[in-house]
Amino acid sequence: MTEVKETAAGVDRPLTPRQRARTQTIADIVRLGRQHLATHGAAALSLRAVARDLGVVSSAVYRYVESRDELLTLLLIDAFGELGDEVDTAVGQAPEGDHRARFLALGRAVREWALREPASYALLFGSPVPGYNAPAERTTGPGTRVIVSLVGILDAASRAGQLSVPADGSHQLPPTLAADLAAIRSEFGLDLPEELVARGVLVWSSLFGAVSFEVFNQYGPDTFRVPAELFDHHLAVLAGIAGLRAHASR
Amino acid sequence: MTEVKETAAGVDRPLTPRQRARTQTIADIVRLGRQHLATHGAAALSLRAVARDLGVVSSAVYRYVESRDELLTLLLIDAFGELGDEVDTAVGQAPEGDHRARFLALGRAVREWALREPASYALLFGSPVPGYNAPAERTTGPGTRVIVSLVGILDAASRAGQLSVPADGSHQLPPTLAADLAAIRSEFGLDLPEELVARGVLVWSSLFGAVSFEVFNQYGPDTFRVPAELFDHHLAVLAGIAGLRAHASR
DNA sequence: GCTAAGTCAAGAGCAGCGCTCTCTTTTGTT
DNA sequence: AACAAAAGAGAGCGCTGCTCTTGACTTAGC
Repeated sequence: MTEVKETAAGVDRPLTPRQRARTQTIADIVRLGRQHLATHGAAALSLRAVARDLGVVSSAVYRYVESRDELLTLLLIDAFGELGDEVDTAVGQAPEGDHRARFLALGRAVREWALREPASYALLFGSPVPGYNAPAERTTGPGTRVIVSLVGILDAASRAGQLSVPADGSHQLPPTLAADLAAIRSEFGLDLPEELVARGVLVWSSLFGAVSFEVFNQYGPDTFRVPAELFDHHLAVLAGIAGLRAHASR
Repeated sequence: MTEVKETAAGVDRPLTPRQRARTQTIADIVRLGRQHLATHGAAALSLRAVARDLGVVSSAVYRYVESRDELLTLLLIDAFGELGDEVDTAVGQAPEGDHRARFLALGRAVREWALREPASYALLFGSPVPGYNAPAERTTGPGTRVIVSLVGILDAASRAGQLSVPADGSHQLPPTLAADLAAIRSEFGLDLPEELVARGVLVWSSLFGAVSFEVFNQYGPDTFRVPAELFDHHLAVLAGIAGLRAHASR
């Protein structure tokens, strides 16, 4: 392995020890950053504190991380990735044909991750950190995994003929909105009718609304003794909104 | 009016000039705080900056406001009050018997206020400010006005016999949740059946989920060209969820 | 009218922050 | 062994929230 560096101008020589050490240090910084995020919140995230925990003087971390904002970006990507992984795993464990179960698994996975990592959740879905603008080219990819997964579930259900546009629901779509929804349909090659794409977006935002209320403590402290029950009820109703009927024949 | 101070040991002598000046200064501090909140965000709210704008040395503001957290509390109460007022006004302008219109007015009022005052909205419904705990005894009152208004609308509709529990929706409620919902029913003397109280809570959190997604820019920048259309569509679906049928005879 | 109590602004100071610059040490490579 | 690149150390700038002391001023009671 050591000799391979002879591939002189080769495209991918396998990392010098320096590069290895550097990568490891950055990973340590992100790990410590996550700890601080969890214990003190995003606004209190301090490069100096991370440096202390790293056993290094404050200015040294600037060799690895350009700025506090850069660290926030790394944490953002890290968190999006973790959420996406957990959602994918949960959805993958549900039976392939049971689209309603897959939707419920997605929702529960989001909630459980959010409750386990409230600081990371707040970073992703709470108030934007003032003065910080996430670089879209690095964050939109990881940031869209949940909605892509959700739309994928609905589309699969639609193709399987198991999605019914609710009876009450044939609201007339205004033209601009219809065009925007049509653009989404074609961009993702969806089978879903536009009305159900719109409902998918509603379900998406409602899901995160419910999670946010719970994570951010908008319900009183003692109003709901078993919040998971309330959340499951919400999920069941939302599944209906999206057109996923309660355990159909299959 | 000026002589009235003669009511010596009376319960409410009409404010000494000192008290008047003090009240005015506190109001000024809140006003400047709101400006800073709007321009720089909650985390960057700085008493020193407020002091500068007030034309006073930094330590002087501590005579009026106990701490930065105290100022946050004042801003919180101020914002809750403003949101509550706007919602009440909007709901009040809709025809008394048209419960669906009242609901739509409530939702639009929330959205419009949130888009107009994104920083205040973030303070109320975004990530909790780390290290800050809102004093419940001062904030729960103003903080519950929207949900109280929403539940009031649904209850009025229910009493008028215009609320129908949706056909698809008779989900069995687990016992603890049912008990919690029953407690809410009796606390507010509601006519609403428990299933519809639960749906009211869902609609509540969904409403704020939709507003948060828009205010916090979770949709891409160009996904929906007329967000109001999407929001109105969401509101229409949510009205259905809550049991408010589309413009029934009334 | 004068004195005592209460009120308030100012300034210095502490510890923490992000970030930059310069200088020294370490480390991998030749 | 010699050298250049990388990394750490330290000082320093301007900012933050907050505390404490000092001095000026306003109000209230005798």
